[in-house]
Amino acid sequence: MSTPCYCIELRAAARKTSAIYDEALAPFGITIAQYSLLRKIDRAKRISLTELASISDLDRSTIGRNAKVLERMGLVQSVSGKDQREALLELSTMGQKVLAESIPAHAAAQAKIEDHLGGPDGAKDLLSRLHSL
Amino acid sequence: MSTPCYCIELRAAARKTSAIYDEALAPFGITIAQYSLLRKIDRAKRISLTELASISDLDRSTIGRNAKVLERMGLVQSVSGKDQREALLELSTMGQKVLAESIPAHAAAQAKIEDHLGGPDGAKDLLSRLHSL
DNA sequence: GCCATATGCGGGTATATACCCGCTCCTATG
DNA sequence: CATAGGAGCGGGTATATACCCGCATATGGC
Repeated sequence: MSTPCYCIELRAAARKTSAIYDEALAPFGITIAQYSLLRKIDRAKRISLTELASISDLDRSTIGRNAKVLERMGLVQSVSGKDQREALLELSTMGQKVLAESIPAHAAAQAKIEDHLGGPDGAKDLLSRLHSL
Repeated sequence: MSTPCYCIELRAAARKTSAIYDEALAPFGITIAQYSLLRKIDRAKRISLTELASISDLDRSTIGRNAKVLERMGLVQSVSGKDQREALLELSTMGQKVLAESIPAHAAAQAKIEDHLGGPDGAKDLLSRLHSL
């Protein structure tokens, strides 16, 4: 057997864990990707698409489309800042509520994954390897 | 700082490595996901969508759509087996050629990733952690 | 103050991915 | 041998993601 493809293995792992988190978050009607965005917007209070894309390490147009979904869901609203080009995102009241409610579910998923990895040390090790990529 | 989300980190790592492999494979007009499918079809000689989905750990409908792209590209052809429901995939002559040509590029990407991970040991370690997920 | 350039976004297009529904075809049970 | 249940697929719909192009706005050099 030759060495497996690191990329394919990573993609599979990402899909698998995403399914676990998505299932945990399903009762709140959001996915792990959406949860992550809500969290980042919440932390920033107000953030532009470009900035959010930057801290998320995602393409700006991707963020734009994902944000549009959150807006349609009523979890996020877009306000304009001084720079008329900018669309600043912030959580709606419902967005704050949904985020707060889903945090425990996310924590449970985190614990589950950590458990699979043999505890905090194994998890830390995985993260460190991922970061060296 | 609280613990980062394992899922988000995995997704980011998968995106990042995918970009590296995609770039390496771009001269041959295929993505890493397509390369992986071509490789699996090649190994099996002939394989059904359901079976391919099974070994790929992907949804059958996903495989069906991805295979359709490969067919449109002329890299794969679908033949029907004894069971009339089955659509057996096999590489076309061009598919074999493209796969053969892109193998070195893929190997180069593998080496690059392995390098990031501090050599074969680090890479093996990452794979082992991913597999325990 | 004006224009060249840079910045911020939206939209088009394409792949990757999943879930669900419905159709077709196969197979085992009575 | 007929039919019920199961297996294999396609297609609808939706999110996630990236790249490129074009439009609007800001800004800096003159």
